[in-house]
Amino acid sequence: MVNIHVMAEGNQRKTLEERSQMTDVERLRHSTAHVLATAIAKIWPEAQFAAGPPVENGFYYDVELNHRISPDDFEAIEKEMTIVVKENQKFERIDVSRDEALELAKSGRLGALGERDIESTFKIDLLNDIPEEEEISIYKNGDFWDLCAGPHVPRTGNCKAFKLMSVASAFYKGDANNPQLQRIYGTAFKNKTQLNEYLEQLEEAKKRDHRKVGKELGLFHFDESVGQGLVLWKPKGSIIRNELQKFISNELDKKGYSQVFTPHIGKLDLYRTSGHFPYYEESQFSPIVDRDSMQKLADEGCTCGELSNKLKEGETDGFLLKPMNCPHHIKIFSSEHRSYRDLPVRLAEFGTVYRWEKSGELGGLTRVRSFTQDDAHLFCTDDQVQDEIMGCLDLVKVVLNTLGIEDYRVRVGLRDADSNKYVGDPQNWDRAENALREAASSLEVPFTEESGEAAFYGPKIDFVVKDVIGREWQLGTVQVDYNLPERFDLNYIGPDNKPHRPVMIHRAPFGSLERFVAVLIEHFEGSFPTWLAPEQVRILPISEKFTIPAEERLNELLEVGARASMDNSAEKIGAKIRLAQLDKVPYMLIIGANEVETNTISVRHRSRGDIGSLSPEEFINNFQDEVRNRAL
RNA sequence: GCUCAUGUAGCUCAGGGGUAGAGCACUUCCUUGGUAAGGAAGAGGUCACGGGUUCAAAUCCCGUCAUGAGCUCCA
Repeated sequence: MVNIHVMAEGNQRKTLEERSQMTDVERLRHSTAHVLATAIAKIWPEAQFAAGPPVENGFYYDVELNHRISPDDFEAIEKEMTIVVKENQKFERIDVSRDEALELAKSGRLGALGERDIESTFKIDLLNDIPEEEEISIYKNGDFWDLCAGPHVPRTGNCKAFKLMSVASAFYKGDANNPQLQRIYGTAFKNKTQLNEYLEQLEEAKKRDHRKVGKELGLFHFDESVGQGLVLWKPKGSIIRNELQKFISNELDKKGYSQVFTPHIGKLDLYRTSGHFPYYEESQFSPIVDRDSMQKLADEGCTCGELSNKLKEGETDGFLLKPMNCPHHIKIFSSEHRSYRDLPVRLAEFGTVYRWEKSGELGGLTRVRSFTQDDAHLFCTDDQVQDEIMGCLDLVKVVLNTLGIEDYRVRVGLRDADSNKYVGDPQNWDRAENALREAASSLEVPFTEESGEAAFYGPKIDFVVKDVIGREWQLGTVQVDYNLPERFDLNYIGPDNKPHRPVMIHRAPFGSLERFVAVLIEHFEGSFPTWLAPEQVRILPISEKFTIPAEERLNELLEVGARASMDNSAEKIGAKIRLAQLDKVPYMLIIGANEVETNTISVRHRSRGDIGSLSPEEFINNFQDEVRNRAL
């Protein structure tokens, strides 16, 4: 099961059947892509077009062109598009033979307004990709002819509500070895009203962007001089992170996990054994070579290339910033003689790992170079795999339910039957895949099974959510691993008094705290539930006359562990409320003459507004209940 | 890493070859109030960094770094 979005963005050919299933709006968007191409061909007749499919919220067309299209060009392009729409050209389908199509492409006629003295290079290539048995068709609108299987709307006049969104680069057919094309993204709707609604939605979504909210609320900071993708958690963000850790840690204690601590680095040999080095060298920080070895190499006049080889071949030793926690945990497991009676062993750690992500991939808290996984490794027998997976999913469920996250999808990554790249006994794979499938169905959440999506070492379940701009991010994951126990020669003594190989399960219900916090910020729009809110209560004295009674209330709150503060500024109450609202503080307590006289506090909630007056004891009781229950 | 865009005060942004701008935030003073902005004054910048062109560069050019969108990648 692969969804349409993935199909459209991937570069696999759509089958005719899939094309016939195109929704009305997809058809419209695909047609608008042709209108875009027509406009570009008018302005730059030499443009070479590749593919122009509909995508989730619009369409794009890939074009090769010496002129660098920038957003400044959009106005002119849109103007030409409007003309094409106004001319209300008919989209006309013409079936042609392969030879006819090829001839047209060779005379530059495809993706163009007329014959040219250049070939339609990409169209020729695309033509060659069309299977023998498939019909070949040309679509014409006005003088613009294009190789296209369709379908299209009847006339260009149907494409009246569109907007060009952005320009980016894309490799032809998604292959980095192919030429880089300019990809122009646009969106289109049935009418202007729907288009405007969509654009407004986009604006609304941007307000929730965790990077924006995180800055406004002072949760985290990235500093140029610290480095790309390296998060500085500010005090308020650290509170959220700590609360999440306390929460999960508490759950781990209930579920029979043992929490451990391990260092952030390990010897290269460790990662040679695990296979991370040099197999995943590209995505790791370079090794740290110890001082003496470095000096010795320098004295020998060793070049960087030679050093790299020596490291790979194990002639020179060094340390690696850990890209994963598993090797360390494995060493804890293997540090003792294990009996089957000890299993499962569940080792958990909030483990910080380091990965050398390419600079262009980094962004906000969702993709960073140093992040902390709520990681654990379970060592169990084959018979225990099913139960352990269920236990892991229970934990993920508790986490997501507690935080009210419902908008996620579950992906079961299975092996590709035709491939032999997988390690481990096929029978065990079958069992593990069945166990994962069964576990996933027990979630009562839609899930997709995707073959070929397994890791080479075992099948997995991923929990995937979308961010405000519609990008998908993997959060929690549960993965079965047959590889590392083998590589590290792990064993336990079975009832038969013989050594047996344990199975490992990697799991992280949050994935990484960084990415998870990003998702939470966007989910709550910065208005965190009280138990997570960096500042839970703010006392607002009506005037400075009431500082002393207000301070008493503040101290009572601090006494019971509330994160509370007082706004004692010379502002009027309206201004103080406004500030507290902007800071998204859940509770505002107003103290003035009335409250002092009756020994009450007036409570205002950031979203429920004025709640009325309560006795201080009543408020504290309610507050503590809310925090204890992690109410949403 | 690649393509394009962006980088001006703590934040949001205007400006632009000839003395650096606004709003908010900040500091001080006045005001002491009742559920989303009371008033005044003040302070704050090597215009990301490094080169170049120029009598003169924040402005133009080149490079670097960082940010954003997309592509590729993602154990």
